[in-house]
Amino acid sequence: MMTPERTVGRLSLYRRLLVAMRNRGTRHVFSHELASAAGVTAAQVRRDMMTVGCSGSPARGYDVPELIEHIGLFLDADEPEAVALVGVGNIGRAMMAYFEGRRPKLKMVAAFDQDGSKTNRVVHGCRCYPIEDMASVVDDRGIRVAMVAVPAEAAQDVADVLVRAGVRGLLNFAPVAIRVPEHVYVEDIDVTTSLEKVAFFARQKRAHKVSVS
Amino acid sequence: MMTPERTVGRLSLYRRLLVAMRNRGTRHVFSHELASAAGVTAAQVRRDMMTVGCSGSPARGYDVPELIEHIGLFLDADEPEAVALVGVGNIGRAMMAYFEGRRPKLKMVAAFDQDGSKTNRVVHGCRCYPIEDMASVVDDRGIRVAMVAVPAEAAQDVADVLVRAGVRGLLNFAPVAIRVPEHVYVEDIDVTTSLEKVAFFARQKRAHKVSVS
DNA sequence: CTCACGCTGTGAATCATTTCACAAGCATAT
DNA sequence: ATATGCTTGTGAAATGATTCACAGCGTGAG
Repeated sequence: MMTPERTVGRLSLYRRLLVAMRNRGTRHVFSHELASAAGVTAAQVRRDMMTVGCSGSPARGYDVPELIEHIGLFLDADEPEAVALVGVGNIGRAMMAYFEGRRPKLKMVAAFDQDGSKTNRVVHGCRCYPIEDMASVVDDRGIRVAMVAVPAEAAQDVADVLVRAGVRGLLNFAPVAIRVPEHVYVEDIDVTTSLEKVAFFARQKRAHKVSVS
Repeated sequence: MMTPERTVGRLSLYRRLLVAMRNRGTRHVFSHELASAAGVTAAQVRRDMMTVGCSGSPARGYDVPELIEHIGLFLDADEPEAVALVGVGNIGRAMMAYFEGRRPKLKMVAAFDQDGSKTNRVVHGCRCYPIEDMASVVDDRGIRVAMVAVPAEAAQDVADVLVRAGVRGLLNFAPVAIRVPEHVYVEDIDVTTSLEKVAFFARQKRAHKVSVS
């Protein structure tokens, strides 16, 4: 029973929406309310709730704190997960700033860069090491998750070192496909592709609009 | 005949890989070579080539320059597309730096921010305006594509203004679902969700590994 | 107490996407 | 000139994800 990738993504979104609701004092939520907030269908929400194994009442819907708890049990590791960052360029620094104190279960504990002027400092609460230390630091600290924010040419080499040092999951910002062994998971964030998609469909929709009218 | 979202994303990736190949002097490419570079199957590549309507020879494979040309004809607008950026924070600035001179067909022409200290300057070749000018500048310049890199609370309001000003496609970095009219396309980049997915599957794979051995 | 309503949980159906599998084609070696 | 061993292009099958549709239930109204 392998959970679909899409489902995991939605659960992460649900959780953030639910936390926001709880902070506003909401105690219960119906599938169609959460669906509307997440931009999906009610049936989809109920299906997803099945996979985290938690149920609601026909009268009140789902209990918000309970849902948050169960999604956490499903998504999170028992211990906070240490995350490494490779590449302290524009995107790397933006990620450091973004994740600072945002998700306590995912802590950026080490950054690596080739450029000596960026290393041996602490940026956004995260120590920067020279790239040569990557394998040893990742190995020593038992880091399993890493973000790759280096130029395209360097991405494969960096990934190879990380995987050999024990990393099992990569978040890749480089605009290339990284080749990894079967037991490693890679998620790509490719902003060029994303922006080209947006531009393409923006045009399509316009065309479609015209053809309909 | 609506092109699937996934296909458009892959075409964008193929194009970059093909440009890199051409720069290395490669003239022809087989579907399995491109597939391997892109991390997909050969059949997938051939299917995708069908949608751009361009064919290869059984002996030589596909002609690289011709493929680049045809993908461009399919993906790109005739004129370079003007892109707006809303939110000149960490992520916004990283995007400005990233896109500077990268894709000539997608030009960031205007940025907007609430913070007066960031506006009325030119950063990475892109002029920053106060947020109040957003509607008029977007309307005047006929901007159809925008990137939203503001805090979650502000994202919906920003999107509403952009859509009213004529934007048809949004690239959303805020970790919320944005509600837009049917004729507007939204692509979300949610780094929190992506990182949580990576952490989740990194753990899964480990577990799976253990259960197999 | 009983009814009616609106919700949940879920098997089955639908819809979308990917992969299979193979006919047809072209260059090269014989 | 022909056989061989690759390839492409593409219907058909398989796989994967989403939505439908409805039985079952708990609550509040009468």
